[in-house]
Amino acid sequence: MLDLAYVRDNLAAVEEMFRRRGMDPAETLGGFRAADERRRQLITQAETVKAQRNRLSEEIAKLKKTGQNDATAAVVEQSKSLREQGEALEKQAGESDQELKDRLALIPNMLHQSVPQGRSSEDNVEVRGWGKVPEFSFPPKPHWELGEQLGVLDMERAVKLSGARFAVYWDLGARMERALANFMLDLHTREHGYTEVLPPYVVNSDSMYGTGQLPKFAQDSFKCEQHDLWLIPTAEVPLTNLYRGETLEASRLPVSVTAYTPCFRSEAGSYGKDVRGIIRQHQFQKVELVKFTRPEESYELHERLTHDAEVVLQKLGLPYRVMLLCSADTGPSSAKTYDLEVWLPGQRLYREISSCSNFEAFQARRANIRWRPEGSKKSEFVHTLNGSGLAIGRTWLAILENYQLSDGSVVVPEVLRPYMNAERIVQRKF
RNA sequence: GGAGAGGUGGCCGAGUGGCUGAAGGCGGCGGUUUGCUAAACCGUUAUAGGGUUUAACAGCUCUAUCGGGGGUUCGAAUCCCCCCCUCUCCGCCA
Repeated sequence: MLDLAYVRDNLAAVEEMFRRRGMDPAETLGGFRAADERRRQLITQAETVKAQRNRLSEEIAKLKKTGQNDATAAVVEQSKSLREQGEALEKQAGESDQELKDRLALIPNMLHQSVPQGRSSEDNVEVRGWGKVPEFSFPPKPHWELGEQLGVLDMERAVKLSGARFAVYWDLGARMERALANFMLDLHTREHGYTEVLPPYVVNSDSMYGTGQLPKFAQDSFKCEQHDLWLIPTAEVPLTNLYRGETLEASRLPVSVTAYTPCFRSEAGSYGKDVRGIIRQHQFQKVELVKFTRPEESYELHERLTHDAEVVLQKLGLPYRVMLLCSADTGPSSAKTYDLEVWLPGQRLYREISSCSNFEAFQARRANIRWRPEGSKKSEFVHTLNGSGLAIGRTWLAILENYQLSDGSVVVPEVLRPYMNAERIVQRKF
């Protein structure tokens, strides 16, 4: 959420941001100024009436003390009628305040100046690449063929258990998921300075609002029927909400946390996309990276967080490229986003495997996460950053496709061998 | 799930209908004293939103906030109802 006063004073810049994102500002911003005026007028009126009423109440107290009961009755009557007026005005003021807040919540984040102008993902800019796209002496297979043939990936039984878009991993397939999680967590905690956290996988609506999943994207998440609880769509939700409503000491910043969690996504509306394999699932596992920073260092730390995610791919020997998302492709909460895209030889394309964003104060304002600069009386909002480090399912399939041999077996990347106690994945029936 | 106790400012803790945004203490900040530190003493110390003012900060003023929501009342931290959370005991369970 943007600051109301900022939007009020920079309406032109906000409109320009809408256009840069390829969105029509009219619907959200139309009448913004008028609604803002109306809200403030109503608040002033309601508060004036309340102030009068408060004064009368004091008067009544004084009259009663001096025993002037006959005078009291008249004042009580006066105060009663003020009460009605005040309540009516307060209700109106509350409504217009809510209206303005609803509009404010729908305004996307301002874009960082370094975000390139664009109309779609076609216009994203490749910042750098790493690794050599491997050459195969045979036609490389996609992971769904490899996985099924090896017996490590079982889509059919997953349908029986849960339905479409779920997967069962067997044996070394399951063990490789676990190995990847341990490898990534060890790397980020030992070498990149993150603190490991194990959060709940189910959170309340306040948390979903805090990171912006609600109210707009409710249909993309799974909601528990009997409780005000949601399955987390990403660890970003519990991790960022750790400090909701808190003021952090300046000396503690930046705070860097990482967590391995399952992620649950309903993604209504994505049907027909990525139906093959395990690219898009209702449940997948992910190691998430989150940082809480001082505003002045958030962009520097955004670069570092992106690098932290890249190191995972480098150590695994998976070729990738770093894309700076253009204005139209940058998520509504984000001011700037890098996507890491891994090369998938079975499909001959690059696929997103991590998304690293700087939200500036957008989430912090909404979730009320503050810090107090040294020697300052006033607290300010922190900047929040997050990124996948990495999505485990997609890393898993990238390994299958990149490390496949002509006989359909898969070589285990060097760094995973201590975690897996295996060097090759060969065919087994289950 | 059942029974009981409780939730007040950064922290501890008083407050059962009116001058209580909230005593007192601790902590923090500023100052006086002082070889240094400590101690003592004095002062100060919530957040948000309106209005006013300013180049801006500040200031002044009003409103709201004592777990959350609703109600009673001229007036609620205080009385009533619902919900949430914490603690103790019982039940159940990994």
